Amino acid sequence: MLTPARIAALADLLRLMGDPSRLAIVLACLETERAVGELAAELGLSQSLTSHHLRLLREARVVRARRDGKRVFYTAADDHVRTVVRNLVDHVAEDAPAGTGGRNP
Amino acid sequence: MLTPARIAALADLLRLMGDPSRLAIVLACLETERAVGELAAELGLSQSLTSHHLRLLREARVVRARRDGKRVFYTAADDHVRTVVRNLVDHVAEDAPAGTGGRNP
DNA sequence: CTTACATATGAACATATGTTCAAGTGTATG
DNA sequence: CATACACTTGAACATATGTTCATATGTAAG
Repeated sequence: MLTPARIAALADLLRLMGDPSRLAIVLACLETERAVGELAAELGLSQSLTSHHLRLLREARVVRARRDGKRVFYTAADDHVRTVVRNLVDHVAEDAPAGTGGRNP
Repeated sequence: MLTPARIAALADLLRLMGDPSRLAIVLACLETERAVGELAAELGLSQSLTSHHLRLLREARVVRARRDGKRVFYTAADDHVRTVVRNLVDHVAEDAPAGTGGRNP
């Protein structure tokens, strides 16, 4: 079994990635390093918003920052994060959307 | 790559499990069937709240309901859900909490 | 030192979300 | 039929969360 604290921690992580913009950011940073402006442009988000999201992801150690000149590059924090996210994507991209909708008798 | 719709769907799922109460419910229903009252008692939630959460989980097809007499039993909807959640738990329960806290230079 | 670029930060705001309370539906049993 | 039990549902509310706008910080170049 999982201690309540662990459950809370896991929930925090899931909620963090439970935002479309943030999840898109994480996915974009999974394999390659990405500059903030690059991310913003590619995902159609304001630079400010992108930075805000990156801060949250950084604080949760989902993502890691590296400065090069004026720009700051972000990537998945470690292989652990990469593995978890890949697993998630693989398994959920397979079948039914499992998103919202559908009701049981 | 992942289409924006897929990303949104995955985000929905993650946000859904990003609540401690809800995540606890899912975990409790992973292996065994659980009645609503049982869940509420075990997790220290009101029956109403438990039911509300179960409705959301049910609508997202994370969980499946079966009625037996007065009681209604819930379980993980399918092996797919079970696999994803187990993977999640295994990988995140391992090392650092990765929850909230920590700041980068 | 000033200008320009890249990112970060804070306040403000609208909306979404979790929770509770009260009342409704369904089911067995006297 | 009435009572009790198990669960569901809807309204109401407080709080959290995503987003924007304006402003600050850091960095390179003229």
